[in-house]
Amino acid sequence: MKCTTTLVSCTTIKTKIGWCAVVATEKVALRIAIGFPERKQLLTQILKEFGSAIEKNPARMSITGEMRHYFSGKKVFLNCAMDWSSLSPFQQKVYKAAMKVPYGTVETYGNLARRIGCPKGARAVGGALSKNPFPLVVPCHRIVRGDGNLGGFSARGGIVLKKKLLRLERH
DNA sequence: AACCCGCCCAACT
DNA sequence: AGTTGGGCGGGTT
Repeated sequence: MKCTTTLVSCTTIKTKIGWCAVVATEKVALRIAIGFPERKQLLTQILKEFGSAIEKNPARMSITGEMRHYFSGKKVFLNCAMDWSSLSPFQQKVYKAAMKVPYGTVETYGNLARRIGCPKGARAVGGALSKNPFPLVVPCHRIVRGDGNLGGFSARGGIVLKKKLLRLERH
């Protein structure tokens, strides 16, 4: 999405799994980043993706508050308005299906592929999830391998973070 | 038209 | 238990 004139803000929060950020316009989230050990690294990453379009003053979306609740162990359904305009149709299908996986449960790549009418697309599902710009809201950490292993996780904390999130939800 | 993958399954050591 | 090899679909260059 090209939004040269749109005001883009960035809110950062410190959580038990590291620094997180919500990048958003006034109404719509553009990107969520999670699991950075240092705030500086997080900001560097955001700057790399969005350049100087970022407004310093955070105009926080309600999702940041909901994320705090989530990390405090509350069973919350994280959702917010997101800009999906630059995502492929396949990615959108995968993310929509992933959002139906309830808190505290897991689903396999293969089953998710089947649910979107693409029975042999498990691998493609993994590829789509690896590019998930909205971790937590699109709960890609709840999608695991068919053989019982966790599979991968491309957000900052990698597989360790995936495990932490699932453990948090299991309590 | 190649490659790369957060996969899967069966068939082995 | 781990390791292979073929097949798979979407995305990127």
